[in-house]
Amino acid sequence: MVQKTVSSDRGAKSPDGVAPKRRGRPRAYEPDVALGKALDLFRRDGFAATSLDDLSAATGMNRPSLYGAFGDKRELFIKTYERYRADARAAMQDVFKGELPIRTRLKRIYAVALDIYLAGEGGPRGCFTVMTAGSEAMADPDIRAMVTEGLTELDKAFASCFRIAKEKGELSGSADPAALAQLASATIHTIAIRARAGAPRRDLEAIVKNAIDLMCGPR
Amino acid sequence: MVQKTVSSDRGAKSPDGVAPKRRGRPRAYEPDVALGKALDLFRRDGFAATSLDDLSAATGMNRPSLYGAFGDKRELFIKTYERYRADARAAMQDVFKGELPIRTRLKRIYAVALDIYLAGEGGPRGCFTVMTAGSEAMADPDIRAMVTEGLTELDKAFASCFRIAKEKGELSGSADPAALAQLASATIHTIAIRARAGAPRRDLEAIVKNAIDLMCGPR
DNA sequence: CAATTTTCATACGAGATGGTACAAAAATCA
DNA sequence: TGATTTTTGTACCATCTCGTATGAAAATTG
Repeated sequence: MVQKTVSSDRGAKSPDGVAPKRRGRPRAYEPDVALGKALDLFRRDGFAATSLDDLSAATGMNRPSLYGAFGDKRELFIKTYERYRADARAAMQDVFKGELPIRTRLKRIYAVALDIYLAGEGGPRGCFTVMTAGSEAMADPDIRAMVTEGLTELDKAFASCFRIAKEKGELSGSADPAALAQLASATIHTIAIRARAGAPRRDLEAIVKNAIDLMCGPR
Repeated sequence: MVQKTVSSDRGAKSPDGVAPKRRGRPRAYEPDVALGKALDLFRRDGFAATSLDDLSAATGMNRPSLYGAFGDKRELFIKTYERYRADARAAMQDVFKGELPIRTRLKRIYAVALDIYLAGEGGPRGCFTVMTAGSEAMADPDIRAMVTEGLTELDKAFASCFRIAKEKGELSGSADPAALAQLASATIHTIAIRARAGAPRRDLEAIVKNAIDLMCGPR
């Protein structure tokens, strides 16, 4: 079938942020908050164990509306993952871009990460990237690519931190920023996993502290 | 209902390893190999995305036989996880119990781990403990307990390695075996995740090498 | 061989699942 | 007001899912 007209982004807000007049019956939901609810469900139960009925109940949207707004279940999952990444990036970017000393910087990064991983009523949600690597990534190449991108984005952000710290003389001249970054990511991964397994925040903070000491030298 | 007789472990082999005469129609499958096939499926797709039809096809057992031999889907999953742990323990124990120098010991442990994580036709399977932490562990307390046990077992095994190495003078006197062990486990976790995401073995080996250098000191 | 025991194989049933058809509802436009 | 557009809500469908009932099959026992 030939596409007759471009979709002409109807949903977009007008430049000054005021919602333009829309033609038909108004939506009974806000797409952003609905996507947030869906994300929370997928993070808790995973893709396969989350049914459209669950999603419908959580978002307050009935099935056809869900489909119309986000596409089928897989497309919705992908959109929630993008949303998760955007949220995490937003929560992290201040710390990553700042010019703090490396130790306090790492401390803050891990504190934010723990907030994300331990949040959620009914139990800690862990890291969505790690969860998705463990489930859908193998069978679905598109999702796998997104996961890989998520992993390398974190590696690069850490590497940039260590590179700057090295330039500022905070690390020994023999320090390898890329190698340290992989270890910093490994620490993220291990606390994400242990959070899902129920480890208390205290334990995870101890792991973080030890890792920082090893990466930056004690004291 | 009252249990009339103890099950009198009919399935057990006689002391000298010869199968005793069994009363009814003989089984058309070997429980051990069937469990191995089920494990492979669960590792690939996870609990929720693996159907009894899939399991039936892979094991060659029809549904009632599956149920009779292993119980319902959840019980089967638990048994496959125990099998996975037993296999991993068997593959590791020589290296963990041996008296090699710490660096070669770590190298071999990670080599075995990579063999396990990268195996599987149709893609690398990763670590079943990590996968299960990301999926069933949150909702199912029994499974969560098993996962926690799996994580701590690894921590302890690594800690024992580092303790011995410290006693032998291979590590500095200020080295903390428990802290190093957590980092060693973190390295296991990160390569398990990255394996599922499709990272090539070469990359994972580089991560391992860097981690070992950081834990034991370079060279 | 007949009785007993155990497993196999088919088939079924109740419910969940993902997706969609269709008409009513609620807004704008002319 | 009447036509048009868009979303909602109900109901439905085909398929899959887990688990089980039932009788035939294959072995041992006496």
